Order: sequence, then C-alpha cells, then structure tokens
Amino acid sequence: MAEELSKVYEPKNIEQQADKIWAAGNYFHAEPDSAKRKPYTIAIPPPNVTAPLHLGHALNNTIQDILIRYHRMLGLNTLWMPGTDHAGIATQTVVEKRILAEEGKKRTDFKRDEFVARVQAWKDEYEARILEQLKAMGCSCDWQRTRFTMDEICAKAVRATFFKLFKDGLIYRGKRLVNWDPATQTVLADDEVEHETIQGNFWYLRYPLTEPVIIEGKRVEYVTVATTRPETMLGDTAVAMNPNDPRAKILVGKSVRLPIVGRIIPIIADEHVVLPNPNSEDEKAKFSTGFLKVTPAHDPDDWAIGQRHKLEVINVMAPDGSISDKYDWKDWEQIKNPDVENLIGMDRFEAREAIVEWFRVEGLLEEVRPYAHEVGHSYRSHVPIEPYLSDQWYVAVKKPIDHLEAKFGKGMIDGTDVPVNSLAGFALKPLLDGRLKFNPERYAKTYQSWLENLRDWPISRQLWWGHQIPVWKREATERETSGTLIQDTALDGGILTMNNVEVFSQTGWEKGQKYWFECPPPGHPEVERELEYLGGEQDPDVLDTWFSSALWPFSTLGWPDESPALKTFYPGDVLCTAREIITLWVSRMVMMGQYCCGDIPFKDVYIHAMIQDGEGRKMSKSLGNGIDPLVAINSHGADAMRFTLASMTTDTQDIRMPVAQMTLPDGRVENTSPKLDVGRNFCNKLWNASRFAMMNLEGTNPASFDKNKLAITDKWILSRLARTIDEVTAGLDAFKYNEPLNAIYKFFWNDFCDWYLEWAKPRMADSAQKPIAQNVLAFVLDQTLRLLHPFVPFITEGIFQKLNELVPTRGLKAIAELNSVKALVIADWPRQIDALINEQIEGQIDNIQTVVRCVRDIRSRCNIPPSSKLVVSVNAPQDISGILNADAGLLCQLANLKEFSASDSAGKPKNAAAAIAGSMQIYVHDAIDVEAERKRLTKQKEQIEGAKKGVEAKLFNENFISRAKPEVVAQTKEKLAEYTEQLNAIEKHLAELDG
RNA sequence: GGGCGGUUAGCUCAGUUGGCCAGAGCGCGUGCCUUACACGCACGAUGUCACAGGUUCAAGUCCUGUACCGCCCACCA
Repeated sequence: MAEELSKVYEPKNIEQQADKIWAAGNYFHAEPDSAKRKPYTIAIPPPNVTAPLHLGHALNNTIQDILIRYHRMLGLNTLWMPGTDHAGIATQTVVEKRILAEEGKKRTDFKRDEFVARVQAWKDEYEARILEQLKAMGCSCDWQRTRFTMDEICAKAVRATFFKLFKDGLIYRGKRLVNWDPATQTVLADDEVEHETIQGNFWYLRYPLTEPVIIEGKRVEYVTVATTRPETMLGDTAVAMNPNDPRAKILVGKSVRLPIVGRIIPIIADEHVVLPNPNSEDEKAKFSTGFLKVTPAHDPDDWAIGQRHKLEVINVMAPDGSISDKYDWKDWEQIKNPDVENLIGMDRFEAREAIVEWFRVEGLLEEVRPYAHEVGHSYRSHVPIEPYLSDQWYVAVKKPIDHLEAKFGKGMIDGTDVPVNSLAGFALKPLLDGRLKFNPERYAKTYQSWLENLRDWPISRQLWWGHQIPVWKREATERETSGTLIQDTALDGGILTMNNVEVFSQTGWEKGQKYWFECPPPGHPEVERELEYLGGEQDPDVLDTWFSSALWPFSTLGWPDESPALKTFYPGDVLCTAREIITLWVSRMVMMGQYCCGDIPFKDVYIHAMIQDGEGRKMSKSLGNGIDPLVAINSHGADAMRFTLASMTTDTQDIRMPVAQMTLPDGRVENTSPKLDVGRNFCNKLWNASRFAMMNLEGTNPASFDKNKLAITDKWILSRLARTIDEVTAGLDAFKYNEPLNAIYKFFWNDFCDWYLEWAKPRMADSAQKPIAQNVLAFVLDQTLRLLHPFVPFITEGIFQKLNELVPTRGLKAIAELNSVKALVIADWPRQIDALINEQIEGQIDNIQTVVRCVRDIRSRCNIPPSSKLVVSVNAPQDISGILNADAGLLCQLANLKEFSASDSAGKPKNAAAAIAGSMQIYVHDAIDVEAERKRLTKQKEQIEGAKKGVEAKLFNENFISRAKPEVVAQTKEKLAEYTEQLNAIEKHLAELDG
C-alpha cells in the first residue's frame, strides 16, 4: 500500500524530493541525440557575479523555466544553457569598494594579478551562490554545461572573434572623446553614465575680435559665446557660427583673441551652430548668441566640428579633472602667462569660478542666465562625466564587410545608412525580414531605432577585470616611421608571418610616436612571446563586458569549434530578458551571431516586466525594498514564488510587488510580499485536493472503466479540462503567462475542487459509480499536474510520484490513453481532447450550479442553518426542468435539500422564498422571513428594471435596429423578453408577500 | 529633447478583433472547525473605467488633446 501524502504541505520536503528525482534521472542534460528530436534552446541571460540574484532574476528565470519545461514535455530536445557573467566594471567596482571599506586599500595598492585574484575570489563566491539560487528556484538548466564569460571556453571565443574582427578591418584604434570619470579615473560606457538634471547657468562670455568690424553701421568689437562650461574655454580653438547667420558674411574668416589665454583663434562657419531666436521653443535657440565656442578636446560636438575644420585639439585637463598643462596642451609654451598659470592645478569646478570671476573683473562677462540641463554622471562615483580625449579600440559597425557580400548581399538597408553586410545590418535585417520577433512587439522599435542610429562601438576599458585585449603594441623603428603623419588614427596595416602564423597589424600615432598594433591569432602563445621579444607589450586594457556577452549564445557551445552541440543547439529559439538591455546585449548577440555563425542566435525575444515595489519604485539595495528570492522560497516555497510571479506576468512593462516585513520560521525578519500568499494558497489547495483525491484512488483499475457509464459530472469536468488544455497550450505558445495560469487556476479551484470533488464524494461509496469516478478523478488530476508542471514544478512532481505509486496506469479507455512515465518532468504534455468538449452538458451543469447558489443565498439571508435540510421546487421551461429533475441528486447534495422537484407549471408555495435566475424561478419552501424576502425581491426588481431600461432604449433606437449586427439585435430582444418575464414574476411574488 | 508604457473596486491587477447589468485575488462584512484544505468553505457588499472632446446604433476598448506616475534613449553651447 502506498504511503499517504503528509497532512500538511511542506514546500521544503517536496522541493528536496523533486530535486533528487530530477538529478537521478539527469533530465536537464541535453545532448545531440540520434533520435533527431527537434532541439529547443534557451541561453540564460548570465547573471552578473556582482551580487546574489534579486526578484527580477527570479521572474526572468521562472519565465525561462516555464518555456523550457513546457517544450521538454512537448518532446523537444531541450537545452537551457546556464552560466554567469564577469560583468567587468560592475564587479571590479564592488570588489574595490569592499577592499577599501575593509582594508582601506585602493586597487592601485595591488599588483594587477593580485587584484584580479581578489576579484576572482569574489566571483567564485557569488557564482556559487547564484547557481544555488537558480537551483532553489527550480530552474531546469543543463548544469553540466555551466559556463562563465571568462572561463577558458568563452575566452577562446572572445579571442577568435577579436581576431576575426581585426583581420576583417573592423577593429581600429581611434582617438575619441570618451566618458571619463575623473574621480575613479576610468572610461565609462555610455550605459554607465546616468543623466541627471542640474540647475546650472549659461555664462555669456565676450571674446574680443582681433580687428573690430562694422555690422549694419555699428562697430563690433567682440563676439559673445554662451556656455555652461566656462572652464573649457582654455582649450578653445575656434568660434563657430551658422553660415546662414547674416553676420557670418562679415565675421567668418576673422579671428578673436581668446581671453586669459591670448590664443588667436578663427571664426568659422558650421551648420551645427543653432541660430539665435529668443521666441523659439528650442532651448538652444533661446539661449544662443549665434556664436559657439569650439573646444575639440572637451566636448563631443566640438570634437566633430574640429574634425570637419581640422582644428587644433588642445587638452587642458589632467585625468583627475584639474587644469593642467601636462597633458597635450600643445601651445602652452607660446601662450603661458600669469593669468593662465594661476589656474593650473585647480579642480575643474574651482577653475570654472575663477574664470567666470576673471571675465567679470575684465568686464567681459555679459550675462549669467540660469539653465536647467541634463548632465551625465558616473554611476560609480556620481561625479559629472568629463568628455576626455583618449585612445581607444573601436568596432566599426557600419563598415561593409566585402567577403560576406555573397551571403548577406550589399548596399544599404532601405531608408537607412546601414549596409546590409555590416555588423549593424546583420542585426537590423532579420528584424525587418520578420525572422526575429519581439514579444511584446512594441520593443522592436527600441531595437530598430538604436541600430539605425548606431555609432561605432568603443570596446576597450581601463580595467583589470576582464578579457585583456589581445593586441601587442610596439614602437615603430625609425625606418618604419618614414610615412607621413596624416591624423591620429590607424594609418595602414598589414600581415606579417611569424612562426608560419599570420599576424595582423595596424599602425597608429600617439604623441608623435608611431606604433605597431599587432594581433596574433588565438592559440599561439609562442607568437605572443615573439612579439614581446621584439619589444611589444600587450595592451593593458580589457574588453567591454558586452563583448563577451555578445558571444554568449555560441561561445557557450564551444564555437569556434564545430562541436556537435553547436550544430544541434545553435541557432537557439528564445531569448528572455528585461527591456533595459535590448540595445546593449540583444542587438549585439544578433550582430555577432550572424557574423560568427552566419545565423541569428534566437527567433523570439521575450521582454518581461520590471519588478517594482508597492510604490512603483525600483527594488534596490539602497532603498532596502528588495526581496531576496531565497527569503521568498523560505517563507512561501519556490513554487509559490513562481506561481505568483507568473500570475503577475502580463504584457505590461512594470509589475508592482508590495513589500512587507515578515518573521521567518528561523526568526529572521526579512522583506517578503503578501502577494506571495496567492501562490502559497494555491499550492496548499493543490496539495490538499490531491491528498483527498488519493485517499479515494486506492484500487483504481483502468480496465474497469466504461465510457458509456460516465456521469454528467464526469462529462462536464472532462469538457472543462479539454478547454483548459487548449487555453493553456495556446497561451504558452503565445508567450502568455498570466492567462494560461489563470485558466488552470479557475479550472482546478472553481470547477474541480468546488464542484467536481464534492459531487464525487458520495460516488466513492457506490460500487457501481466508484470505478468510473476513480478513473476520471485520476485522469483529471494527472492532466492538471502536467498543465501546472512548468509553473510549479516541485509540488507537481511530488504529487505525480505519489500518483504513480497509487495508480500506475491512468487513462480513460477508448477516450484518452496515457503512457506511464517515471517522472513528470519528462511526461508528455496533455494532448488535445476537443472531442470531449460538450457545450450542452456545460449548460446543464451551469443551471444546476445556479439553483444551488440561489438556494445557498436564500439560506444565508434568511438565516437558515446550513445543517437544516430544505424543500425546493423550481418553475422552469420543460427542457430545463427535465434536466434538473434528472440530476436532482446533485442539487440535493450541494444545496442540502431533502426534496426537490421542477416543472414548467410549478407555482410559488405559501411561505416560500423565491429567486429568479434566467428562465428559472426557484422556491425555497418554508423560508418565512417576510421582511428579508421583500428586501431581497425589491432589490432584484430594481436591478432588473435598470437592465430592462437599458435594453429598451437600444431597441427603441431605430439606428440600432438597422445598423447593429442582426445577432446583436436578436440577442437584445431575447434579453428584453427575459427581463419582462422576470419582472412579472417578481411583482407577483411581492404582491403575494403583501397579501 | 526623442520614444514607450501606465492611470479600471480600499490594495495588486485582468479585460483578446468595440456588443448582455465591467472581472479576479487580497482585503472587507455575515455565517460556518460540512470526515482534503481556516493557507479553508458558503454567501454578500464595493467602480464617474484619470480628465476633456470626437468617431459609432454601441466606447474601459478606436481617434485627438490634457494631467499625473514611471521607464528607455540622447554629445553638458
């Protein structure tokens, strides 16, 4: 005899038990198989090893696990690739902070490899915690394949990709303005810059003309520039004005003497300059004087202008943001004077004040106007970002790749400047062709517009934690330097053969010195040693963390090796992530997938909501409003957490989780959410209903089932099950989560538990009925567990195991047979059983339920104890009466009646309470609370009158009759008839009460 | 500045292509330890669908505008 389920639902036990079964069967592991099952692949968005997972991860991974488990049950060869991301700057930052706080040491107090070892230790700790968390959530990842973006396999892909890009001329060294954080002295990626609104000023500074001019009869001695950053004026190398400015004719070509510095700089014409217009909506036009100071070294726009006009680039700042002559202040020797020297060493904000003061004293400060504007701040140090000139590696994203023309075509994508055979084109084209789909669709727009406006991708970072750039730099010899200096970018390149290996090289100039940048292919350390022997040194910088992330879908499968796994599981199927990394990550994976593997890495992108707290704020450590998934699992169970998260997942972009503190069983007080009760309550219900079912399933024999003996309630629950299977399957196929879960919830709780189980109770004591009821019960429970399994895997697996012990073979002979299977995780997804959908039966049961509810309502209102048995009669049309009489037992059971009858001529007995529902009038005999009855009937009368009025208004409207769909009109007429009849009945009953 | 979303019951949210008297869970009220479940059962109450216009026989649903909340993107004149 099988052991009974424990009386109380204990998530912990069930979770451990299921884990054991899954591990023993190795069900999560995927191999290319000889059976040629269709593969189904999802690569996990590798969580950053910066911190343990939060509730957002729980949502993300729950959704992926639902998809994975669903497709596994559909019989696909399913791979969910797990792993973690080294998260370059983020991880380095948290480790630096920790070391500073605990040991008072800075990064620079360590040798590079020592520091990296510290970060590595952090990574090991958090990687382990993260993987534990994923397992605790029930994620059915192929743990044997667990990867890390910096492990050997991924590193190999990084090297291979970098080399390929370098060889194809897509990687170049460029001098550009980068987002510089003067506090931590590193470059930041665009996404690491946070924009904040700053209440600043526009300062209007006068720059004297070297020779006064006459404009419209007036003598003009200076031009006025407006700036928010006066301190950068030390590096001005031009003043620009719009060529359409009427004054341009006279002024362009003239020059000004830069105050303080004394540098003579030209007035140039550039379309970029906004014409002044005080009445304009445009802030810039409103504040513009028509003259723009141009500081190529300290402003991205000005850099662009400088490039167009070949302006001198003068950097006046040190890396720490102070004014300095030591960092490429090209004309320092010529211009130095006491006024400038006075500013050297000042912080940029100090210098700003000093310079403004200088202008004021000299009478050159024309005006100061307050101005609110967005300023980029470092997400690490929170100081304003300094656009800073530096040498960085870039990936050319819009450069056509000639040798891929044959595969991808050539020319621009319509309406864009994106070549089909460029990296950006690789990512954009599949979307436009409909091969790549976003769910919800609206997110495609983010992806598309980002790619259409893409700039080259800076990939070098001044960090220690990451993939070190595989380029060796060495000074060119004098002979090699004999070319002409054109500009500070890559000039030429070539191939040199070393040890029979082709090494690709570029040249570049830095501070007047020519260098070779040489990139050897991966797997040739001897060549790297050789390059070092020649005086080369590996670039100390590391790659942007997104570089390795971009390769994730195939690096994890062993690319560039043509492994069987790669062949089977690439391209994958779905990517599931949050919207914030559509551009940074999703687009780059598509780009690199196409470039490296010749195909897109997934067909569907599912973008899920962001979890906020009850007030609509982001969950964050600093606000203390986050919920740790492990706490949720501890307090409510993993299944409960998954259930709640899935039930909240709709197509909206945010979901709110009210946060509340709660004392855990172990005494800790932690954040959880009352929303988790929803899931826990459901699991508890599932547990108990299953327990009850199994108490009655002993000795179930499928052979004793006879489909001709099905009771009406059996047919009804099977019909409802059939619909639920359809609904859940369709929902999951359409990336819906809340809809299918809701469908099962309603089916299971409201149909199965509330009605079917209740009706089944007495049948279990009836030897004729028992075999039928048992088989149906076992079948419905089995199918329900399967439908629920992707959402709540632990509890369903646990119950399934018990069910297997008790009723090893389930199925309905000649209706739906089932194969036995050892574990639910690999069981077949429920097959469609649409033949069992029976509208007529559902209608009949609906009438029966209505009568039961009406009787219960009257019982409750008239204060009739639940225990007293009642006599009920019903007046209803013949067909309905017939059904009610035939199934009077069902009514008597759930409404607790001793006598029931129905006919089309039944009148209301004296002392009876009446209820009206559809075409039925329900009389509860001897319920003699006249006042309660009058109140109830009067209220219902008002309701029906209101409804009738609305219907009448429609029918009196000729436009409605003539223009609305005929079936709508017919329906409305029927309604009117029904209301009229109901009203007559109610009025009659009311009159009787008075009489 | 550009783009996107939200505003429906006290709370958290559903509401498919416009069509019965707008739904669920929680909470609330009343009554129940009915031999699976009090993390439960039964019954009930609760809405100016943000606001203003428009289209339509018919609008929570479509269009225009406004307000508020939030997110993403953007080179600080």
